[in-house]
Amino acid sequence: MAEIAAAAGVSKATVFHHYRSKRALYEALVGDAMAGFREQLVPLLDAEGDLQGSLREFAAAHVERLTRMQGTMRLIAREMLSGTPASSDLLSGSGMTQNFSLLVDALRRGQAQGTVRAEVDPGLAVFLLLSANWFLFQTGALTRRNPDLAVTGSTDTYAAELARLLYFGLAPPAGPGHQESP
Amino acid sequence: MAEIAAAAGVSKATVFHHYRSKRALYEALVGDAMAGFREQLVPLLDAEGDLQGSLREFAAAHVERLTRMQGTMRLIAREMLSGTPASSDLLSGSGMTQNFSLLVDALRRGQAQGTVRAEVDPGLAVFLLLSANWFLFQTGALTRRNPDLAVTGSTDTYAAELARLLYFGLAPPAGPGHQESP
DNA sequence: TGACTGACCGACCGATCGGTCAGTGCTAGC
DNA sequence: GCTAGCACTGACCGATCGGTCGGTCAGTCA
Repeated sequence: MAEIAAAAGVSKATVFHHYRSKRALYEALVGDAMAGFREQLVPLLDAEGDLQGSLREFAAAHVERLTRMQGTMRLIAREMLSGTPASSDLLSGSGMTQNFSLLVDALRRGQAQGTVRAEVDPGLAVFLLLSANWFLFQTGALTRRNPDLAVTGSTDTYAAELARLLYFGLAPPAGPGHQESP
Repeated sequence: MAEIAAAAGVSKATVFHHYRSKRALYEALVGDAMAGFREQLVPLLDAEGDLQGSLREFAAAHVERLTRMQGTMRLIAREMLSGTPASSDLLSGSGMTQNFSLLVDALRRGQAQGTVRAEVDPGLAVFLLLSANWFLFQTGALTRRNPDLAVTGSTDTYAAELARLLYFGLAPPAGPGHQESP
């Protein structure tokens, strides 16, 4: 709190004058972050047709945002880790669930249009996409050192490769068990 | 430290007698956890042929482990979030990178055998798999409330659906843009 | 028996940190 | 010009916590 006050150019007591407690300041911050994310999200959901491209664009934008808002994102991560009911309430009440639903709905529309395989669980797919970006953000210091993860070196190549992987999956073109010599 | 000492049935001073500092105790814990994970990992990597099944089994085992070792995993998560060079050194030096490589190698063998699509970046695929499980562990309190994520309700259905999604991807069978009426 | 070791302990310390409080100065409205 | 209200402040508080210190005690070995 002392650091925050200093950064804001006021005294610590003033911060407590405007925010009842550290927690209250914190909650305001998380709420703002979620709202900001939603604003950035909406224009990305209109894309028609090219699912792989949309995935790539979303991943790139998401990772960029996570990186830019490192500090806030760290706070949110800590909150998720705490595991207390209060933290669950804060996060789901702050609009996180709502943002999640926007993405799920977009995938469902894709399924209706035939651009997404019908058997896919849209919730799980969104979950998977978000988890990759979040994990990248959290392990950035490790992935950057790992030669097996050179693909995460640039946000753009990461986003492109991730989109490709999510889109096509791991299965070989002719189905499992099919051997072929190149 | 006081709590740990109490749980161990000794005084706090005794804990400091055995471990130079809180950090030292902490590092010992992380090292043990990584070694334990490796032990659990090895037998899962021998699977031949059925990639989707292997993915499912690994996901189930991993999530189960994360859940069982919640406390330690939370510590590791906090460490990743700290972002200091010391924490990167600790984590990569503790065998995390090594465990990661074991998985990547298994996927590479799959590619050599033709059970994994050749164009896939094996590092990224492993990264994606791990990230989903980790994210599930971290957001468990949120996912359990979300009707869009009912699939995460049981570890087994989660593992099965995740494996299916990773294996087949999001693309509709006949390729993008293909419309069909059911 | 006596020197030595290592596990163990209670009491204490210094620093940090969230939060409080009595008071100060500025400004809007009467 | 007076005052109510507001942003703001420095000084302070109580609790927590990592870590230290002087010392006890049981076992071991020469």
